[in-house]
Amino acid sequence: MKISNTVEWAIHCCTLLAGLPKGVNLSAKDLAEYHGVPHPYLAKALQTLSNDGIVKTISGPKGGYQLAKEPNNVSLLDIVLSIEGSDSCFECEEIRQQGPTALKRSASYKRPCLIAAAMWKAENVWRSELDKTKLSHLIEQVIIEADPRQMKKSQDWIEKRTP
Amino acid sequence: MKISNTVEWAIHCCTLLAGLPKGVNLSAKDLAEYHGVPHPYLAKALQTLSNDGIVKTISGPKGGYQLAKEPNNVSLLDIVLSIEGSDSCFECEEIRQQGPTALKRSASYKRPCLIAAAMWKAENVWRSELDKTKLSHLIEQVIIEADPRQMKKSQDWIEKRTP
DNA sequence: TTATTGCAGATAAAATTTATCCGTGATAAG
DNA sequence: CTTATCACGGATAAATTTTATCTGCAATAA
Ligand code: SF4
Ligand code: SF4
Repeated sequence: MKISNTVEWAIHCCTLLAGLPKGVNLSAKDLAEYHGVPHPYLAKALQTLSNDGIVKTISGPKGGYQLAKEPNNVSLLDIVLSIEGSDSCFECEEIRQQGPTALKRSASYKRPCLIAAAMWKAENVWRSELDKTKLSHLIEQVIIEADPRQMKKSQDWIEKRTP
Repeated sequence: MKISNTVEWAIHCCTLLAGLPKGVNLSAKDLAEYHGVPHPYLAKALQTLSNDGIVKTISGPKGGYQLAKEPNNVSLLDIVLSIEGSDSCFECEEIRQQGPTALKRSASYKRPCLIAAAMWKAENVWRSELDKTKLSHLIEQVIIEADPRQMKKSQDWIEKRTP
């Protein structure tokens, strides 16, 4: 029940990409350096995001990544499910059908039990809560809340690596 | 982002214990046999539940476990947090404070950022949803929905191991 | 053509989860 | 009082997953 911290990296990368001007891209190496994380491993996460259509890739020199959709169309849930996989966090092993008191082929096993139903319901409310937060919402708030010096530093840094 | 299946075992054990008559207990071995899972490993989970005050232990011959609280006072959340630990599933590494564009000791880092806030909010709705389902609710529904033959079989089995 | 970049797959290292074992203390039954 | 049964904590081992890196190949801008 722990979320990999590559999810955190992926969210930060997507947020940064979402704030870039149209047509501008950043390479995996730049993104890794910007966030201070290991490049080859971050690259894997970016590839996953690419496979799931969240980011778009530009190959060749001066290539890199852009956001593939509009920022208001990418939610935290999209990123989490892409990196972590979209399987349910609760996998039921149907242990009610094991053990000495179980019946064989009883119709009552067709219905999913309450335990599994409750676990899945909880996961659904978690997911829909995450889906409410879009990248567009995040960058708006960053602009409002961030320290202006940091914004400047960040913009200068980005300008140095983009045409 | 996967929940250990010992959580599933623990929930089943607690539900079974919740349905037992007052004062009656089942040993770890019995519980393992009933559910068809390995005894030494299930025993570990039961010890954890015991530490967290969810089940009560009776030592000595004919000892075992009882539910420590009223069934309407134990929720799925209690069991999940006991087995999985109560740490948040999203651990923020403050990577905004790393990398070449970060400021040193800026006051703007004091406030938790929106990403972390959204992740924690989602976990909270997940938890409160799980907290809604109490063991009492589960056993009521089991009585209504279960196959009568299975109930009989189960009761006979329990009677054989309890006075 | 050349240098740069993403990508898939293989691989290696590290950490975590899963599972078992043993010695100790508690206690009910004989 | 003795004995057998059971929970418990700690140590340990096996298996699996996560984390991280490397390599060769395709794409492409200059
Ligand atoms: S009773 Fe529910 S949780 Fe248990 S095994 Fe069956 S479906 Fe899964
Ligand atoms: S910006 Fe938010 S998610 Fe990222 S490191 Fe800081 S607190 Fe964590």
